[in-house]
Amino acid sequence: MTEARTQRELIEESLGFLFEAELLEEIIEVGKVKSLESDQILLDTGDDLLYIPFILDGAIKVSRDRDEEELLLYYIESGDTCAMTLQCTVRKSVSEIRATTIEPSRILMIPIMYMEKWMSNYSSWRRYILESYHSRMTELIETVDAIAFMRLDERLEKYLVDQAKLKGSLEIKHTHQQIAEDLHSSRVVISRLLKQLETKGRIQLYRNRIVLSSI
Amino acid sequence: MTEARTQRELIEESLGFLFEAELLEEIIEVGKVKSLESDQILLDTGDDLLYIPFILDGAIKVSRDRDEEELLLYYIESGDTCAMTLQCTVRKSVSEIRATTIEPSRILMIPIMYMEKWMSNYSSWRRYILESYHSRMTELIETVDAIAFMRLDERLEKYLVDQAKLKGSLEIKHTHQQIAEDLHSSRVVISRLLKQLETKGRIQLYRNRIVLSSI
DNA sequence: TCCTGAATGTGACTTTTGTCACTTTTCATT
DNA sequence: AATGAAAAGTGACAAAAGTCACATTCAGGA
Repeated sequence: MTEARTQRELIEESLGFLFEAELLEEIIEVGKVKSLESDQILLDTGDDLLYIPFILDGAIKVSRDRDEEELLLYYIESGDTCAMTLQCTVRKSVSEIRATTIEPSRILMIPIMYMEKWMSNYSSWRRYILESYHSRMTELIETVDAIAFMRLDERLEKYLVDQAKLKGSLEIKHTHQQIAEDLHSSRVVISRLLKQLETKGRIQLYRNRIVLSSI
Repeated sequence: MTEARTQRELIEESLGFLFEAELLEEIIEVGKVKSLESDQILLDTGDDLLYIPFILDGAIKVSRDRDEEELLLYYIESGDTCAMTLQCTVRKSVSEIRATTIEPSRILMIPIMYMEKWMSNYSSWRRYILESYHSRMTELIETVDAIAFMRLDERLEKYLVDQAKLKGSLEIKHTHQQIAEDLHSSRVVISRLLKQLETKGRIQLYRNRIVLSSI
C-alpha cells in the first residue's frame, strides 16, 4: 500500500502538470514503474517496441550504434519520453536506437495499446506527443549541426558543458574513453584535446574527473 | 471551374489513399495549391510557420544552414509533408530548416489552424502525422549515420545513388559545386573524389552531368 | 566559328583527426 | 607500503579532408 502510494505520488509529481486529471488516472492505472541503476540499457537497437517509456526521474542518453561504433544523439530527462518509440502504435517496429540510463532512474512503462486510444480521447496527450516528437527532432538537428559544422575540440567543449548542465555540476565523472565513445572518436584524440582545453584554462583534469571552469 | 476540377483531381490522386473521404473533402476545401519552379525556396530558416505543406508532385530537399554553410538532411516527395512544420499547432514557432524544390512541384498549403481539429476528429490524420514524424526522424538518423560513420567518398556515392533513385534516372544533372554544398564539403574535394569514382568505373563524368553505372 | 564565363582538373600544401606503440600516473587492493 | 590494473600522457607517423593558385575544357551565345 505504501509502495503504491509512493508510486502514485511519484507519477503525479513527474507527469501531473502534463496531463489532464482523468488521463493521469489511466496512466497510473496501466503503467508499471521500472527502477534502473546507472548505465543500464533500457532499450537496445533491434528491440521490439512494446512499451512507451516515460522518465519519472533520473536521466537517459539516447545513442546510435552501428557495428560496435557509437554516437550520442541526445539526452532525455524527467517528464520526457523517447519519441522513437511512439511509432509503434501505427506499425509494429523495432528500435533504431539505444537508450541507456546515465543516472539511477525510474521509468514508467505504458503498453503501446493505449497510445491510439489516448490520441483520440485526450488533447493533452496529443499535445504531449507532438511536443515530444518536435523536441527530439530539434535535438537531432542540433546533433547534426555539431557533427557537420563543428570541429572536434568545439564538440568536446559543448559535450562537457551539456553534461555539466544535465548533472547540475561543473564536475564531470567520465573517463576519456567514455567521452571518446559518446563523440565517436578515439581515446588518444580526446585526451589530447582535453589537455589543450586545460592549457587554455577551460578545465582541470583529474583521474576519472574533469572540472569545468565555467558553463 | 476546369481549374478547380483539375485541382481536386490532383489532390485526390496524391493524397486520396492517405485520408478518409470526409477529411479529404475538408482538405480540398481549405487547402491552396502553390506551384513552384525548380530550385525555389518553399520555406527558409527563421520563416514563420503558418501552413502545413503537402507535396502533391515534384520533390523537395530539406537542408540545414548555419551562416551560409549548408547540409542536406533529407528529401520529401509526393504524399509527404514536412514534419518540422507540424509543431506549429502547439506553439507558434519558426522554421529551423530550409525547404527547396528540386523539381517543378505543386504543394498544398493547409492553414495550421486545422491541425488540432483534425487531430481530434480523424484517425487517418493522426496516423499520418505520426508516420510523418517517424519517417523524418528515421531519415535524420540515417543522415547522422552517414556523417558520423562514413567517409566522404562513401557519402558521395550514397548521395549519387539517392539522387538517382529519387529522379528515377542514372543521370545526375548537378555541378560539382552543388554536390559539395549538399554534402557540406568543397568543390575541389568533390571533384577529386568523383574522379576516383570514375577511375573505379562507378560513374562517368561529363560537364554538368554524372552518369551512374548502376544503382 | 570564335569567344567567354562557368565548370572542371591538378599539384602542392596545411589542418584535422586517427593510429600505434609505448610510458607514466593514479588509486584501490592486498 | 607494495602492487597491479585502469587511466592518462606522449611522440611519431598516416590518412582524410580542406585550401590555394592556377591550368584546362567545354557549351552556348555573339
